[in-house]
Amino acid sequence: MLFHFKDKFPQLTAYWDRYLPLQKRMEVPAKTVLLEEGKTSSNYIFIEKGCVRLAFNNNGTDKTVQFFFENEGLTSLESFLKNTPSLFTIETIEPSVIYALPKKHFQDLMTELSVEPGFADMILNIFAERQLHYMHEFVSFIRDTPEQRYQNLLNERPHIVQRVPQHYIASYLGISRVHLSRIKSALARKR
Amino acid sequence: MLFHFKDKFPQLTAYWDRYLPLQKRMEVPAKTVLLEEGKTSSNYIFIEKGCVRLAFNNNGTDKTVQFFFENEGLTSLESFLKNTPSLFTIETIEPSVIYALPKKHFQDLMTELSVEPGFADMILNIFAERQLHYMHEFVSFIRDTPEQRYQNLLNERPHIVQRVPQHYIASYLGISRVHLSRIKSALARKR
DNA sequence: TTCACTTGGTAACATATGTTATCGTTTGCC
DNA sequence: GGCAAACGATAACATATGTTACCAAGTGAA
Repeated sequence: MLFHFKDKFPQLTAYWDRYLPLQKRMEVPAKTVLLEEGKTSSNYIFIEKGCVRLAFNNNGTDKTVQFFFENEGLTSLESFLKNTPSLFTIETIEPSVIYALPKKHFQDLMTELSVEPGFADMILNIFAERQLHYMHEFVSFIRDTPEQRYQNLLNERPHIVQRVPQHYIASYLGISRVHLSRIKSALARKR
Repeated sequence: MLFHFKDKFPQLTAYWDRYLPLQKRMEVPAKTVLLEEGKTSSNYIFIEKGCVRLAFNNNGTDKTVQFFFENEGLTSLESFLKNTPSLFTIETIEPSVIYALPKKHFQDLMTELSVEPGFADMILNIFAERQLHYMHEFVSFIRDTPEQRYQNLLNERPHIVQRVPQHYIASYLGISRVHLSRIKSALARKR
């Protein structure tokens, strides 16, 4: 849920405790599909342990859009907000422990929260951050070569490179797995 | 301002009328720099007439991130929200008529608006849309070839292709202007 | 252990894309 | 009108990247 912003917005803590029982806790193996492409997203997912990817299928080839780890939350946003078929699949990469908050309770929470002072500011902050994140990704695509993009990943989010299989990373970078392999060996030779 | 959402959120209209006098109206020629990379963004810009781009300089090469047209608003968001040096330049493409709302008044407006019923919902909607926009751009990069991306532009936002010089579009698509020219002639041959 | 599956590396070749240079046209300005 | 700058097309060549195929190591389940 929004609860991954607990640290930044302490007023959320009380809500977290109260909404905890409404969430469904699940322990799932790797490669478990939590939301299937084409179905409507009806849960907000919070990751207690493990790692998850947001992906889609393009003419039989699998493409990864984003990776999520412990204490992060996600959903297929457009589907969740607009009740439309999800363009994306949500799938675990490692065996994971996740909490699912049904949409109905999510909406209740939003209603409750909206009277909280500073709520608008909080929403603005949270969404601005996400927007800036995607915008930076976009800028990286038009500015950097794939090799530079891989180096950025290594420098800024090394946990992704460490925990995620390489072919997922390749599709996330927008290149083939063969080319990512080439990039890695080129970098190794440079040192 | 947020006023480009007037149609979607009619409750904004009264505020628009009241804040209009606080905005600075400017008629500027093409290629006018409205915000320079490295300076702090202190205005929210609304376009009455003309067209504007958000861009940055990368080792001497100019890259365009986004295009804006009549009845759209923009700022260098990160700079505007966090008072940091802007990573981007804002520059007119055509001779334009723009309104600039100083940050101080923007903040006043937000404070006033926050008591308005449905405000949180409005903010969430606006930012969700922007987030989805950038996310779709990202997805397009990892899914489509440059040729497909150009066709998407032609189909979904033909006004951009019609009004914007080609080399800006090339950098926006993440390719060289020579390659965009090749793509165009390849498409022409196909028909 | 064995077996199937996943993961990651590499080679060879095909294709896509960048770079540089040149040319003709258009546009804006004096 | 004339000049400089912007714009867009194209060619030739260099480099980056995709595709297909093959191999080796690691992993997990029966």
